[in-house]
Amino acid sequence: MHGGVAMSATRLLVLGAVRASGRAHGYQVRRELLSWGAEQWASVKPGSIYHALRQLLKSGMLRSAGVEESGEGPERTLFELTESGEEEFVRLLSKALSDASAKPEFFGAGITFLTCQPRERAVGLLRFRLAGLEREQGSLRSMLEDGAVPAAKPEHVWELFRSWIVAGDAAVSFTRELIERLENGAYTMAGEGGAAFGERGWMSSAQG
Amino acid sequence: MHGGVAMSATRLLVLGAVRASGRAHGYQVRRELLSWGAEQWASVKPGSIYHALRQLLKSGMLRSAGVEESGEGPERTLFELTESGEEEFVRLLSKALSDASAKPEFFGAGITFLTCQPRERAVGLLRFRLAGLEREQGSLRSMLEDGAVPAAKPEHVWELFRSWIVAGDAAVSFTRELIERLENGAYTMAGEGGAAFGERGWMSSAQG
DNA sequence: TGAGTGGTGTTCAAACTTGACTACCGAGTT
DNA sequence: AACTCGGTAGTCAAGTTTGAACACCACTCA
Repeated sequence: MHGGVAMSATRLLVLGAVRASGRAHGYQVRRELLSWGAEQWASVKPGSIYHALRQLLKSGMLRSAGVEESGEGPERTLFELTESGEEEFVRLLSKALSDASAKPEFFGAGITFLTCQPRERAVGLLRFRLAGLEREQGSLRSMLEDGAVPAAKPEHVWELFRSWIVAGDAAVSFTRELIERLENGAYTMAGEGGAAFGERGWMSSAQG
Repeated sequence: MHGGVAMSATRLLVLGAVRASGRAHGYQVRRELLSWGAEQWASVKPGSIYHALRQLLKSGMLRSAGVEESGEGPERTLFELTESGEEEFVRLLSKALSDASAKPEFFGAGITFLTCQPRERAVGLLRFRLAGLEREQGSLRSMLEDGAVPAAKPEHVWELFRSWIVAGDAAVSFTRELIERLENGAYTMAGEGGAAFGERGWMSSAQG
């Protein structure tokens, strides 16, 4: 129980960005997330990023690795993953991809790092998620049919249920299709020769 | 600018629950939200409810209206809406139903209080939302076609875009259909004779 | 009788998010 | 030369959420 139980999108994104860079300071992480579009779909604000970094440092997921060489402006502290940081990353990534009730941003973060793991594992996690989603959809549908909303006072709250069902169906088919694509060999996953996006040191090898 | 700019689902739900009750203490609000299923789809925890009450009190949206008569246990402070509370409720409700980029829980809270306003107004707000959703969908689609993700590093992040598009389509058709149902006279809205769910004093008239 | 269980009603600390703000630097421009 | 503008890098206070804990009561059930 030493620390990381929180499952927020920010945590995963920040951890993953540091991991992909190998070693990074706050602003680098921020730019990285920006370039992935993460500031739009999750809405990760600068403040949250710096907070997450301090937090991850404090709980031993990150260690500080000196300050940047070039220039002498404000302290640009560099961070890198520790071993428990790596474990936490794997834990969060698994949760994000497998938990049917995870929030969309968290799932989104999971997808971002989809290729940081072996293909088999990714498919397994997504299958788990699919099963969960289908279970949820089933129970929503049977509620609608039985007319058994918990203490169904307001008639029009059915609307809400209908909307969850529609959204859920979309999630199910999306997950199903993604699994299929992965099984047909889409994308370069971790350990498949090519440089998989987000892998450790990906920034250094694939980019400048 | 006096106070309420935050647009959280909790705020709207708590305000609406007090409004519907006419006068309520924390636990009543909590039970009310529970009975609407709000603790599931939004995930409103007790702590947040009490916090929201204190906050709304502090900023003048609620006033305290004595303590409950029966029993003498802990202080069961009663709250009721002030005029600016009423304004805030309308403001939040409008935002929740009209803003295309509102979070799902916030929209859900809006739907819960859908019938607290005249039919025309509800339809207008939802139409506005529909337009926003369609605009968003359009720009997402053109991004996919142009291949112009902001700085499209990771190939598989397209997956994410695909998933937003699918979810967005679902939201569009849901909103469209809801508007249609409303135009065909579904549900009893505020000011239409029958007791509309969630209206002021609804708890006292429609329930015990 | 006393041991647990479940509901009522609330508080609290710790974590997290948010938006605004600071401060510096270099490029252009008026 | 002074001025603005945008990018870099980060802090801060205020608000919000979360999970757990507290305290008290009524009930059962052995």
